[in-house]
Formats: sequence, structure tokens, C-alpha cells
Amino acid sequence: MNDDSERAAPRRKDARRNKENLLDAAAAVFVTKGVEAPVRDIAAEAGVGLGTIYRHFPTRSDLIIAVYRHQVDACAEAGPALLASSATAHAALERWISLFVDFLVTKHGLAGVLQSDNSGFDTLHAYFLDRLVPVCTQLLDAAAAAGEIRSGVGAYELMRGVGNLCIGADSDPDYDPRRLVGVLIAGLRLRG
Amino acid sequence: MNDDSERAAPRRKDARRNKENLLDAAAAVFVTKGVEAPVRDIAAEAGVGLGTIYRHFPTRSDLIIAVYRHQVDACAEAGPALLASSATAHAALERWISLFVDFLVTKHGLAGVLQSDNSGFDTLHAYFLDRLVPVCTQLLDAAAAAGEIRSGVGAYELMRGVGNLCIGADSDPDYDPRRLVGVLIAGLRLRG
DNA sequence: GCAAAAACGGAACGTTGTTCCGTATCGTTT
DNA sequence: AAACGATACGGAACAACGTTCCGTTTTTGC
Repeated sequence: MNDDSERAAPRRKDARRNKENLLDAAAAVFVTKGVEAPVRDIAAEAGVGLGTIYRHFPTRSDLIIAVYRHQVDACAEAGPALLASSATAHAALERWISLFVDFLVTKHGLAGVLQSDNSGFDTLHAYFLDRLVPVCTQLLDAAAAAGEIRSGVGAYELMRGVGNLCIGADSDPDYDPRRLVGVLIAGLRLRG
Repeated sequence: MNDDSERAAPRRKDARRNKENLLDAAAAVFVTKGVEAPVRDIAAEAGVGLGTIYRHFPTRSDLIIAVYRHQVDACAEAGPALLASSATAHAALERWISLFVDFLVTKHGLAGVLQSDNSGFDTLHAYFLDRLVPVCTQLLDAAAAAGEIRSGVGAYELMRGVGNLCIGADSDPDYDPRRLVGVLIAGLRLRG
């Protein structure tokens, strides 16, 4: 793939420094103003021009991905570990989904942007899916093989649903996605 | 309330005609281009200037509400009827939610716009909630009273969750919110 | 008919994401 | 160390959007 070329550090020192500053600035702005903060705000925070942002990160999605890549990867890697350390596959699934929800809920607006069809976030959507759906599939398959859950719900659908449930969790203290996600996962379980 | 003043037909004949045209045009554009279609497109479709739209409907939300008001009201009114005609309260809840999902899913982008914090859709959000949460509460209470569902999930939360699950259902044939909503409602049911 | 009231159209504003290009800086080569 | 090409920079400029504003047109009541 082109991972290398995309992630490659710039040749020049100032460019490398700016890219770092940009990542830090973006992370800071995302925390205070949410993921949908204007690009100009991030540029200002980093003390950098607009052109610089777009050279390093061809689109907003790429910047968001770069900021959260480590956490998404960590979540993906936690899947197999949970499967190994949990009493049942369903418990592992439950814990892993909870990890995912915690991640989404603590990033203002990220869940919303994930499903947004505002073209330009496709890359972001795709990255999350590429990274997490395989893990979810593994957990789901394990639970299904153990006869713990109903079949018919795919990993993509589940991830998508959980992501959707997390939309708007910030900015509304009366809405707690964790409870609903809990109900959803409970609904997956077979009776008996 | 100010329902009367807001819904009052304009005094002048041309204004009344334009308001009608606008509603028809908006409905047509929403079907073809989705609820997020630019205001200018609706104005063009109605053969009307921008000012005219904003005089009749102070904000996009008001236009959307006006277009869907009847259907939302119909959904609200179906609640008590279903409760009377269904075998169990849980069945009534299930059918009513299904009605709501059908409504949302057939309006491109409506679910998305409902939760959008893009300020300006607050009115829309509020209208849906005002109209539907009481009905949902009634169904939920009935099911709880019959001991059919777990307590702890409020009507607001449930409506919000179901709405969220419907986001992005169009423009993605691989995502079927109905199945997930089914799982969610199943998760509400008490075992045994 | 005529004036006042009501409503109209669309230019203009503010905010966004993104592109473009003249200018500045860096790193290498003589 | 000077100079030159490659690299990167800043921010003006563009397009799309929601919304506001106001000079002009249409309707209505007399």
C-alpha cells in the first residue's frame, strides 16, 4: 500500500516540525472545540498557514485519522486480548464494544463525523472500518461459535450501529449511549 | 402557544400560493436530493426568490417541519391505537417503533439532520421530541407495567437511539437499521 | 384609481472547506 | 560561503452554503 508514502516524514526540518505542531494543535483543538472545528482554527493554533495544513494532510479526514490513529489501533489490538482473557466470547465482545464506545464518546463530534455523508470524511469512515471490522468479526464469530448470540447481525452493521448510537452523546447530558449500547448487545444474546 | 400565528395562512393571495408551492417544491426536492438539499434548490424548484422562503419559513427547520408535520402527527396518533389493538404492550411498542423507523428511513437524510448540532435544526429536533416522546412514554410505561421490559431506559433515550440507528441508512445498502432496531427492542425485553 | 401594506427577488454577508501561486526557506553542490 | 534548485510556506481567492437586507413589485382596502 501507500502507507509509507503517506506517513513518510517530510524531507525538510521545518516541514517535520510543522507537521508535529499541527498534530498537537489539532489534538488540542479537537478537545476544546470538537472534531468539527474549522480548519482555520487549527491552523491558527499551530501558528501555521492554511496551505501548510493541506500540504501535510490532503483532507480534514487525513488529519483526524493521524490524530486518532494510535487510539484506533490500540482498540483494534485489544480485541484478541479480550477474547483470550474473558470468560465468554460474549463478555469479550461486550468489553470490546465498551472500549470502542468510550473512545468515541470522549471525542466531541467524532461519531457524528464518522457517518457524515458530507463527502470528505469517506477516508475517515473507511479507516475505522478497515481497522475495526475484522476485529469485531472475530469476536462475533467466537460468540456465535459458542452459541451465545443470534446470527444475522454482521460486524459492519454492528460497528455502524454502535457508532451511530454514540452520535450527539456530548452536548446532551440526558442521552447516555452506553446504556443503549448495552441494551443492543444484550439483544444479541440468545435466550436460555 | 404560538401555533396559530406560525401556521396562520398569509393575508395576501400570492403569499398563500407561494407558501403552497414552496411546500410542494420542498417535498419534491427532499425526495430527489434529500433533506439536506440547498435552500436555493428549493427556491428554484418553486420558482421563488430566497427572501420568499425565509419569510414563510424563518429557518430550514421550519420548512422541514411543515413538510413532515402530518406524517409525524400520524405516527404520534398511531401509538394509542396500536396499544389498543396489539396483544401485548411490547408488541405495540415494537410496531410503533417500526412505524417510526419506516418514516425516517424513507426520508433521505432526515435522521441525520435530526441529531445534527449544526445549530438551526434545534426546532426540528424539538418538534419531533415534543410530538413523539409522550407517545413513546405511554407505550414504554404500558410494557413496563405488564412486566415485559426492563426499566431504566427512558422514552427520550429510546427515541434518540432509534433515530440515531437510522442515520445513513440510505446511501449504504449494506446497512439495515431495521435489523439493529429490532435487536435493540429485543434487548429491552425481560428474559423469561 | 390610489396609496399603504404586504410580499417579492436576489444581491450581499459571514462561514465553511479547499485550491493556487508568488514568496521564503532549506539543503546540497560547487 | 555563495548560489541554486527543490521544498515548503502563507494567505488571498474560490465555491457552496445558510441567512439577512432592502429596493422594487404586487395586492388589497378604500
